[in-house]
Amino acid sequence: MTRTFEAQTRIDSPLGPLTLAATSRGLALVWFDAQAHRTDTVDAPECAKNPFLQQAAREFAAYWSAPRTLFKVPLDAQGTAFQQRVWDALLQIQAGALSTYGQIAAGLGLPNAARAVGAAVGRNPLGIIVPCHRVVGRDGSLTGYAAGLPRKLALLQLEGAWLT
Amino acid sequence: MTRTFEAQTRIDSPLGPLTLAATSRGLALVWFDAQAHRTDTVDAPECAKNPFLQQAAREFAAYWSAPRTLFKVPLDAQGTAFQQRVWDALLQIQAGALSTYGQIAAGLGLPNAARAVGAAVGRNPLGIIVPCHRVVGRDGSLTGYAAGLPRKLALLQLEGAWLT
DNA sequence: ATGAACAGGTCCGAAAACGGCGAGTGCGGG
DNA sequence: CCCGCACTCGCCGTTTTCGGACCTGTTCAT
Repeated sequence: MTRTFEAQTRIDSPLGPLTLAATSRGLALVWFDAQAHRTDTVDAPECAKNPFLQQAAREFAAYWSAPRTLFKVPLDAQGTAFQQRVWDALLQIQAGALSTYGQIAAGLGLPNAARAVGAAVGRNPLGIIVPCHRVVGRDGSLTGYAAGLPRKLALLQLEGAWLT
Repeated sequence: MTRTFEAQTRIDSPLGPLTLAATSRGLALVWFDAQAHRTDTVDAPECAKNPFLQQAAREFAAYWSAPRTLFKVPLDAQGTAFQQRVWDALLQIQAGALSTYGQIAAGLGLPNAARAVGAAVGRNPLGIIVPCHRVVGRDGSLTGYAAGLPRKLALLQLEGAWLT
């Protein structure tokens, strides 16, 4: 499924360069290079002046120095109804806190859908902002991360999450 | 349907012997032995001296060593109006290039007649010269060839067509 | 006239495969 | 006993694959 973006830009981060893209309604993509689950390329004009991209870049800069910073830029993630529900749930997890796939499934009223939640979490288009990195296995294992487990670990350490 | 030919001859080719036949107006038949869609035999005098047959033989010799060679011998293929249109379209496909049944149908203004095109292509009386072997399925599959798929493949390789 | 047969192509639904899971089981060490 | 580990199995939304239905224009045999 191809999607039309209005503008894109790239910013640096302590964990490597990020690609940001926006639609007319908000920030739609935050992606590390060579991240899984996305083979298609973003063909939108490079335009760092897009207001959503500017705001996102500002908030990212703040985040790296103070990870409790809340992102307020409007989001426009595209996905199935189920995925939207999962991503909404992710936004409820505060920095420094953790959740599990099963907990999120239970919160959606689908106690047995842990695995489906895992699939949806993995397709999150808004890395970091939608904090898919704060979801771990029931036993505390990191299990997986589209941009690589080392980045997941680094993000959690940065946020001061309690890890075994 | 029986048709009267003025002369016929047989020539050898890297892909097996060919039967050529001509009418008073031009080359009318180029046929591999045991080819589909033709059970009736050609009852015309063997006469290699017929000018159309001689020219055709000359041009075939050139073709096998340089497949980009264009055939210029006058053609006299007999068929329905629709078949004529299809065969004309085939003549537009250059050596080394490919087309699909659907593309040809669309070019005739009949986007849904791919199957009808297939039927017409299969009845092409002028093998190789009218390049029915350059037509493949939408997905690149060879689908069929009156003289056998191995010959179709061999012809395309000879012409350097891009194949999966 | 009528119908079947095609050297195709598209669409749609069913079925299977695939995960960033989690719970249960059986086993062999401490 | 009480772990930890390895393995199995059920779970569920998504994605992919596959097969059949149907459309199509023409020709050839009834």
